[in-house]
Amino acid sequence: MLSKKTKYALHALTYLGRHKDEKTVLIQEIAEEHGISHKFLENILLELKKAGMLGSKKGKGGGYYLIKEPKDIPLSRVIRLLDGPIALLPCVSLNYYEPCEECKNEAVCGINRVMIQVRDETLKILENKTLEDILKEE
Amino acid sequence: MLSKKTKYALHALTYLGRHKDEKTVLIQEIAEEHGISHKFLENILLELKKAGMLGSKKGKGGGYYLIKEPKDIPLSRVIRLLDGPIALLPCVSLNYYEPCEECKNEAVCGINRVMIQVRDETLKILENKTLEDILKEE
DNA sequence: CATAAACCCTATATATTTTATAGGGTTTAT
DNA sequence: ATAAACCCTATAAAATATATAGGGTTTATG
Repeated sequence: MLSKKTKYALHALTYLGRHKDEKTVLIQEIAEEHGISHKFLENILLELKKAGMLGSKKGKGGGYYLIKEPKDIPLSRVIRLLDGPIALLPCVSLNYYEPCEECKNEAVCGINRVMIQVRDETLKILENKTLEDILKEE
Repeated sequence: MLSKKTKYALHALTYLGRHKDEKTVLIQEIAEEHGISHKFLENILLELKKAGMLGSKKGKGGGYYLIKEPKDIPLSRVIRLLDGPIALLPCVSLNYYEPCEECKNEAVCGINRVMIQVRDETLKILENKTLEDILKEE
């Protein structure tokens, strides 16, 4: 399951997507809309900004805005950023690889092999679904 | 990512699959093979047994054994049993449904819609990969 | 140029979940 | 009778996720 961080990020991104015509949107506005703690959401928006998905404007009248087209923000990107690996095991993660402690020999591990297949097929799904798909469904 | 419980369960199941010709296999044997705590693994095997995937024989000379054909044990089953929902959000889970707290109206939520699609496609993968696939890759 | 609004940053506290341990109970081959 | 092995429940420890706190910096505006 996705963490609340990722869920909140998706809500924030879709909110910003719906308000693309406005120059900026306040953290507070998004937080109130979804009953999220202002400060918690702030941390999340900062991460999204550092990752290049959002822009922001400081000072009075400032706020956040989408810096990319919704079609260019795949779910895989958001999930990886806030939740970490999409793979089901560390030993098959492309972005967060680690060997599995209990595995004697990864080179001959059937679980490893199958999980690589699962990972590849899962990635196809999550790379193809984008923020635009969410907005279109509303 | 899968929990250690699920990982250990997969290791235990494949171990039992590889030793199908023997009548029973000891917990201790599987635990040592993968460096898993005996007692922790015991809890997992019990869950698998209650779920009808394993059989056991009590008393001296007893142990565990596979009660189903490896091809009839899909990954989805093992994951759901030990890790819970496969869906990315509670509001789209088939087996563990709960409404999302921060969602005002599920009926018009684009995130919900897209996550249903993701769930269905993910399920196709995990229902089709079975213990047999893991054993074949070894 | 003072001020208030708003983002920026880091550290810490709380809650929840996962992982592991403990200790005995029950069954059964020998 | 006995020892080996599964069965069951409760609790402890560790890790992670969630939330809070407190101040710093930037900037539109009057």
